[in-house]
Amino acid sequence: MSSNNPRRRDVTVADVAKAAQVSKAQAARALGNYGAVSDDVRERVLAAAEELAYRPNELARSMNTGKSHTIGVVVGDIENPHFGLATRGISDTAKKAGFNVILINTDEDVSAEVDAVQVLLDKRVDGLIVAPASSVNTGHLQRVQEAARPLVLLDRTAGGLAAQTVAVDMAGMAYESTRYLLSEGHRRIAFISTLKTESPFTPGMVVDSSQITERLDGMGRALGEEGLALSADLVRLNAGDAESIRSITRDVLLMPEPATAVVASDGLIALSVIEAIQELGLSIPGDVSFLMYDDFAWTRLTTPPLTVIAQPVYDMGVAAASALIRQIEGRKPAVAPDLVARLIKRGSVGTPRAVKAYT
Amino acid sequence: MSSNNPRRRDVTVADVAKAAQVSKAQAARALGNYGAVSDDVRERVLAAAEELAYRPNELARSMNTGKSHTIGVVVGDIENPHFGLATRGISDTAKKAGFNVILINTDEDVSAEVDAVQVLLDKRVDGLIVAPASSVNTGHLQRVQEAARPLVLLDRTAGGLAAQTVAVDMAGMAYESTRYLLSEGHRRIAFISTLKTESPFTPGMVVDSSQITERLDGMGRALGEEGLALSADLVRLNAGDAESIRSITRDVLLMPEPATAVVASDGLIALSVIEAIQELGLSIPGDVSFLMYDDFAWTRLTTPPLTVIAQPVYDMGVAAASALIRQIEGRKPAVAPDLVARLIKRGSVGTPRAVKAYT
DNA sequence: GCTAGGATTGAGACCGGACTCACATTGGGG
DNA sequence: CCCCAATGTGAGTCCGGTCTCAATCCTAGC
Repeated sequence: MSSNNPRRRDVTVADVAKAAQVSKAQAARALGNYGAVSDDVRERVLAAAEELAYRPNELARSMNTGKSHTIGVVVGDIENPHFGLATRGISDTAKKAGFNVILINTDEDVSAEVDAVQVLLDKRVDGLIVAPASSVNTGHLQRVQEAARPLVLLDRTAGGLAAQTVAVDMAGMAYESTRYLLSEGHRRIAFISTLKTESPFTPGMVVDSSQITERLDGMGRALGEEGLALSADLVRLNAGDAESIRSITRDVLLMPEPATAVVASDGLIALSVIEAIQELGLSIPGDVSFLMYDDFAWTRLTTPPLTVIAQPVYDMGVAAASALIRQIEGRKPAVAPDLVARLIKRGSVGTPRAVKAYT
Repeated sequence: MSSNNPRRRDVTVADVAKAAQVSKAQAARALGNYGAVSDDVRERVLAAAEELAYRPNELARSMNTGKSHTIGVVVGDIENPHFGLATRGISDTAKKAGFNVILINTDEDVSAEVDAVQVLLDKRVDGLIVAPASSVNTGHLQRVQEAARPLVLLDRTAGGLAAQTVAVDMAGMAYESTRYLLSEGHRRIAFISTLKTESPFTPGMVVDSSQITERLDGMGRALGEEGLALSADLVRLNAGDAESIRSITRDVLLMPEPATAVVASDGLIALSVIEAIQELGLSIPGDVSFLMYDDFAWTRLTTPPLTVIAQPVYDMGVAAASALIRQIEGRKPAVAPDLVARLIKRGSVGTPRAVKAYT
């Protein structure tokens, strides 16, 4: 029978050692399965541990091994299914390798990100996966590397940081998808993103996010081939809450020379854009074509189903976690798996009326 | 092996103390802002700390304060927006109160949950929020309470566990929504859930999840008032992957006396159910009515927009985290905020054809 | 029977902060 | 001018493990 003492302190190696009538060192060896321990001692110790329901204090263990078996993950918004899925990939992979995940949300706010990284560092996580809110403001990430902590970037690169980055080639994908829109006859293509910037978009401006930079680059290149260019009235950043997104959407669709196609930078924006389009009584793709980044299950259920740029988000999470864990364990970086985005043509992109009229 | 081991130890209080020419104790006091320290010493210590970029080791700190300022969150699936949002609520609240979140995914697997809880306990988290995969198998949760660790349950209750639980009254909501379906003339109402059970549903069986139990109770009560009852052919548990959900959907819609309304237990199931309905060439709500638990933004974008049972998921996360933190800080539990589910009637529920024929 | 050398074992030193305790210093009150 | 209380300060312990090191056992080999 077990002594049922409602004691407050947890059971420690010392307690187990006493119960097993051996020294703390021997108990620790038997428990930790290292060093030389006689069968007799091992048995007594394990029995005592079982009896007392001993559980090692991971904090103490971490403290002198220097390993916490924990990785920190810093993302902009777990509520966004994009990160939800990526987090799932990270978390599954981490668990398989015996690591835990501390998750911090930044709301895409750089100062929150700086705090998050600091907290994680203070907690001595073994490594970090960060989806940097800014590709410019990267001092805190630099510090991670100075502290010699493994770091992997997710989704976005960070300027001048020699950190491994897991992301798909967005410039190429943006180019390809823009060409597709052009080939359908679109000449006025709007791009709406929540990215916060100091001032409205102007051609050639440097933006804070590598993701958006790449997309704009790809888009610009494709446009250029047709003698067109990115313009301030169609590239709309700083889309904030749902209402502001709807208002921007109305804007680009009601201007004198309206957009005939709208590209939504992510799934969250897409929802509001589509609502706005429906509110205007416009039909997709009859009146306006629609394209969004990220592929979620629900995009197949709308009428029409949406044409999207699918990213292998889960796999990106897996890749980021594997890469980080390799770094932590001091193994050589593996060959990066091929992570490619795909353009999935469903029904939301069509030929604009103006062009149809000519044919 | 190469000598690539510069392993620079981090700066400790001792280092700061030396640099400031004071004792470790004094440095600790100045840094920790406790005890008595002369202005002169404080200044020197803080300057030295700044100079050396000293950062306290939270692990060490946790070790002898006994507080880790970390809470553990165990959910079935972060990929599911339901938990994504709840996690967001938890995480926002925790951050505000100075706590971090360690997140573990269980895939609704009880043994994974047992492991998760154990790991979190070993890591000495200050408290736990768990969405228990089973309301029956709760030994591991019992152990949390024995270890005197604060525990809050999310979404589901756990049998015979005196833990604070944050959930909405699902029985009432299920009753109300079923009455609504009945009032529209439905008599054959299917309910599809992924809940794993040993055997197919039979009336009166005890299921593992309090959520589902409540829903079935509420549904059963409403049906009973009309002289109807839950039946094995319409209550379908164990819906697994997308294909199995589609197959079950086809089943209930093609049986001799088919269901005229389908209720999906969550947003993930809903996607496959609707796909199956579309594949069968049936229209909503003309041929079959549809109702789902949880309200996501995309449910407004389908044609028709979906009628749903909305739960204040984010607020539930907030409530769970606040309750937990109150417990951790030893404060009295606050009055639980009113968390009620709402039936949002959009366009996916209508009168079945058979009934229409009579009118 | 005696000894070398591997197997065991216990004491105690860390890890990096928080905190106790005993020993200065000061300074205000009597 | 002395005494006591209120600071300041440093040495050292503790948290709960891991790990080093020297001492002790034990058994085979000669």
